[in-house]
Amino acid sequence: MALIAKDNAQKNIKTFKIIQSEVQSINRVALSVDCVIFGFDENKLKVLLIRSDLKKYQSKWSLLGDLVKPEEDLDDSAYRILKQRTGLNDLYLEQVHTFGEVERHPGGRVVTVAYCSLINIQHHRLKTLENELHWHDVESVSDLAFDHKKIFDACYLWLQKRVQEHPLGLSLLPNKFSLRELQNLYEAILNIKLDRRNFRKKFFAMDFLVDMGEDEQNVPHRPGRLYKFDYDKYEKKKKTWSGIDF
Amino acid sequence: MALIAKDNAQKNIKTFKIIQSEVQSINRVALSVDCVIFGFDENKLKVLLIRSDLKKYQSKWSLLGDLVKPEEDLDDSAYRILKQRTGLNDLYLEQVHTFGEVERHPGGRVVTVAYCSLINIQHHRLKTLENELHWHDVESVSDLAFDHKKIFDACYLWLQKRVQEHPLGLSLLPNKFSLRELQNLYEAILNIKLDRRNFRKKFFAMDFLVDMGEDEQNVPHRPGRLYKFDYDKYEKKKKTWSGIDF
DNA sequence: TTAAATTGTGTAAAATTTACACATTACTAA
DNA sequence: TTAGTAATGTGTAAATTTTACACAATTTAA
Repeated sequence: MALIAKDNAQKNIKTFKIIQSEVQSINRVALSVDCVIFGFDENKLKVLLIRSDLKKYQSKWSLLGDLVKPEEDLDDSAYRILKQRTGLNDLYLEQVHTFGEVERHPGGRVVTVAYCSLINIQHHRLKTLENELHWHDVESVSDLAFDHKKIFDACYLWLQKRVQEHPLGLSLLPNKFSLRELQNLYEAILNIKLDRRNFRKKFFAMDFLVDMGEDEQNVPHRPGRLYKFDYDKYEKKKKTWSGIDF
Repeated sequence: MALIAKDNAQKNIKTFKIIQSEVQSINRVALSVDCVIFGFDENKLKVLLIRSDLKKYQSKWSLLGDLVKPEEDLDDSAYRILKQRTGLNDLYLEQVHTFGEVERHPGGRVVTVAYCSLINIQHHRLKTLENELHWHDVESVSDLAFDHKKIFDACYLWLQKRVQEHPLGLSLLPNKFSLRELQNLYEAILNIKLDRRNFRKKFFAMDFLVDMGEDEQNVPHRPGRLYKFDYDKYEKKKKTWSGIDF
């Protein structure tokens, strides 16, 4: 695959195609998907981790990953793994980045594709053993197995950017939520304080919130109004939206 | 790798790790990189394509791709391929997305990682055969080999978004450029018309342009001032920049 | 019934974005 | 040499958006 003499057109062509024999064996690598699943609970942003059982990484936490099957679309893989781990299949799931350093996995060359998912913890009972699967505060995540800290960091940055471009942080909340809960979520994700009045103004202006006509229950103070997110309206507006201004 | 009985903890653990035997052979897939190289010339945004020589895709154009080597970091792969094709190694190169549909490549299962690069056509003589490698107007790109149109579309959208967040479109221009050239570039990338005065104002406010003290030459009208981009200043500002507001 | 906690609301000032016109410069052709 | 052509370079007023900020209303708990 060295650089070719210019006058040799035939040879040149060969370097630009992937021929079947090359795809066969020696050039293959293992491919995995790692899911970074964010949740929100107790006013904290959480991430779902599992305890690694590889000797080298004993007692470390890691992301939820698995190998992509040879006959399986990459996206399908991500949904399969998410479903296997959480039992859910109706979630927002998005590819973030692919990590392909040679030495990133001790079991051999494994290139991994990171996917992010947002779920609301309250509404989904995780169908796994509690001592193996655990929600961690994003603030206290450190020292994960493999290069999972790096992957997590990339996904967290992705999430922070994402919720500023699109109001999808909403999928982290229960179906009905108060504006306080929504603001808490944004403050937790972005790790900043926001002005309450301006935050409301901004969200109402977006016009994606539907007044449920109900108030919060069992709060030791004046209850807040409950809203839900209008996904249909959001999808429609998204189309007529070029993104950022210029 | 099927779903496991909940009460079998030992078995359960196995599904959460990637063990060495699994990495060995049957689970591997071929991995490639495809480079989407944008350039700017004659006031048009261009993309570098090569004529495919696979029978099935005869006479179609395709992106510059190659297989990732088993002992090669993914990013290194992208730079290697870019260098092989263009002779350049000092370029901005960024991973955009990974495409992993089972049937996307006729030679077998090949998952491909798309990388984008921006070069200025004037300054780099491509060291390849002219009839095989060609700059295409992005407007007229269609009917590429494999799923390359889909990959190209994703990269073009990525570029449009990218230049609105960071003024990196500049790397598509010669070292010295006039504001008119800069504006033409942005208009070509975003496919919109911009107000000249406001465009200037915006760019001068960013404070990344250095006045070269020279004017354009050989233009049939009043020559414009020439500027260069201050990469160092840009890098410094980038750090103290959270991105988009909230 | 009073205190504590939190919701809900509006406005004025500041900052940013937009729309827009004319004098200047250099080249070209008569 | 001069007039026409084609583009550069510049400022401001209006509109819009963002920011900062305070007080009355509602509910629970004591």
